[in-house]
Amino acid sequence: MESVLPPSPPLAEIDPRVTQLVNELIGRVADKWTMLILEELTEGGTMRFSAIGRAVPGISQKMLTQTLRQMERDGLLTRTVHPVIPPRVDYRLTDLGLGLAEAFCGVWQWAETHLDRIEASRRDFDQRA
Amino acid sequence: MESVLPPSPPLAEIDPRVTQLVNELIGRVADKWTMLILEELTEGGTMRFSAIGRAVPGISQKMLTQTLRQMERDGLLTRTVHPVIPPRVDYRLTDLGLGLAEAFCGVWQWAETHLDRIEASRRDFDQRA
DNA sequence: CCGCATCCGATCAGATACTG
DNA sequence: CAGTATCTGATCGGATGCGG
Repeated sequence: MESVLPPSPPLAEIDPRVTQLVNELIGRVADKWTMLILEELTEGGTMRFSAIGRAVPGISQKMLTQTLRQMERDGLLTRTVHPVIPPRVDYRLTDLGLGLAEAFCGVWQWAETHLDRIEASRRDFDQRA
Repeated sequence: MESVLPPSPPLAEIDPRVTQLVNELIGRVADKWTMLILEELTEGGTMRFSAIGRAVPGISQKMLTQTLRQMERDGLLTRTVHPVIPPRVDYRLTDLGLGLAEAFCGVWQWAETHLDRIEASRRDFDQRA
């Protein structure tokens, strides 16, 4: 199997700096919290800060804020502050964010599908060791 | 757009522990080095330890060993030790590993495609701040 | 050649306390 | 409600040195 990865010019011809950037990008975008938030917002449409916090299992307020900021910075979502008291801030995925969610769909399904097999493999490995 | 993510039962019905596991799995599998190694082995077929090290830009020997071990533990690749002197160890993706690479293909392409847009978004954001 | 063990600085992430 | 600021333990990751 050859061209499973990208349109795939031979690897040697890919500019290492692009690889670097793509990789860094994926590294952050594939981040634990980013993925969960992405998932919630895909389902939920527009959501408030606290709603996302409640929807994402064990996230701390700090990580929620931080991750949302990064996603906003990357253009994955919009942040709308309503000047009311008490404050209300809405988050909503952009087209870019929705596209990313879609791209991740394959990985998510893969993980879900092969989870058992992987856990089995781990038990096996740990036993032999 | 509703069911971009999985076969998608309403989120409330997903077992949180499965979410947890899938997430953890993705977190590690989407790891910087794991992805690069996955890519190299997809292209290269069977490769020696040192060959992978050379192919992956800035990886340290420690991280290479560590990442390869984790991938082996997860059943993503096989590790074959040839009892010769000097030692020779071959690594090769399993079907599981190849499947993962394929699943990541979409994300990779997405990242490559939208890299410019994201960088622009970041410059924008940083300027306003 | 392949890999393990150790040390150490850097970064991450939770808990807590405080503000408009 | 939606943050910011600070402290602290945990983890990551590179560098170095040694061993089969």
